[in-house]
Amino acid sequence: MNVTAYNRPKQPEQVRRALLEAAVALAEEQGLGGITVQAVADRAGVTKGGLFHHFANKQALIDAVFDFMLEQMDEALDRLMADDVGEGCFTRAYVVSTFECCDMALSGQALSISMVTDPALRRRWRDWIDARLVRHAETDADPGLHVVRLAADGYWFARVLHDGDPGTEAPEALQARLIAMTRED
Amino acid sequence: MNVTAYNRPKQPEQVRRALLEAAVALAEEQGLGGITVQAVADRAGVTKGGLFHHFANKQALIDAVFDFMLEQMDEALDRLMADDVGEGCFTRAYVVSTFECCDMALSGQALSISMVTDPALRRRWRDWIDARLVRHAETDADPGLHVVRLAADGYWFARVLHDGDPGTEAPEALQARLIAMTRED
DNA sequence: TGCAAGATACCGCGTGGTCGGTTTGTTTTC
DNA sequence: GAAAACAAACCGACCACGCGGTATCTTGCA
Repeated sequence: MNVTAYNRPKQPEQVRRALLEAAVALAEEQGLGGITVQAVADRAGVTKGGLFHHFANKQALIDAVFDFMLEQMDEALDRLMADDVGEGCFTRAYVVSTFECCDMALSGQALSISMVTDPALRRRWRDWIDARLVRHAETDADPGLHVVRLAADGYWFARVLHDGDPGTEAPEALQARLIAMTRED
Repeated sequence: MNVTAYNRPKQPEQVRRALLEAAVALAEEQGLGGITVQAVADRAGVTKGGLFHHFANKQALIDAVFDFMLEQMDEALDRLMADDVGEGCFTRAYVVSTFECCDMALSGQALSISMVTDPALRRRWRDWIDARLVRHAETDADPGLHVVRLAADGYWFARVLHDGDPGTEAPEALQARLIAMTRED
């Protein structure tokens, strides 16, 4: 007989995690629209019924995925700021993590872009980024730094548009330029 | 008897236009996912059958909307470049038109962002912007100008995220700063 | 009179979601 | 310390609905 999640030792944590990762993978491949309840369940090796046991509805699933992402971002930023202090340290971490996120086809990306479709997710993202900004107000409030962060966003956006193809210009040079702008006030 | 589009003077051009504008409006309010054939038809005061008479299928509708948008952008850019020449003129026009587009809740916006979901649209946008860039290669190839354009993109993106709310910082100051960066190489 | 514009009715399908049943774990009871 | 009782995990079949799309008919216009 087939061993399914039905008659297998119950592992709610793992299944829940599998569902989240399946959703992220699908979002990367096909955008937010690719997240269909059936597809997520299939990919996680669970049935729809099983999925709805863990998440009340589809929106709850997406919210959870979003939380998952924000946590990862927080971790990345904190890690990068560990060995950097003083004026502009957050902006530098922001730039580096943005470029990193582009180079390796890391999580989120297609997801965090399609989120703009959903006003609720848009609001949550806004709150998150605003919170981080006030947290580093003392070191990163300078308008010049603001421009640098905006440029990083723009670069990330361009990369998403170009399906990850860096195009003619070298990313390293641009990144170095932005980092340099961080130190000259 | 009720006057419907059934027994009303035929005005194919106007109806077609109404359908396009309805699609744009829906996209702004609910994202690309909000563009459903039924909703667009309803909003334009036409039935689904009428819509499908003008556009072979939904994709054709969306493509037409996209064309509509690109035309408007081209017009805006050319208009702004009419009284500006020399190094960085295109970048300045780009910055100004980006900020304009944010202030008035002009067309596109939510649409042009949700387009990232669709690989085909993404490709078309990429081709359009690349074409404009090579066209102004002589005046706007400088890496510093590239950073400025990226920052403009980032600002536009931030505004979309914040639902048009400019937040704490003054847009005018930022715009002036970016324009200034255009002239100091 | 013929053709374009538009209406009306309908179809197949995929979707999110529900529901009752089955299996596995854990706790209570004697 | 087993067995009974309960709760949690999960399945699988099903439903209602909205979607994109088609086919056919009616009306206005040249």
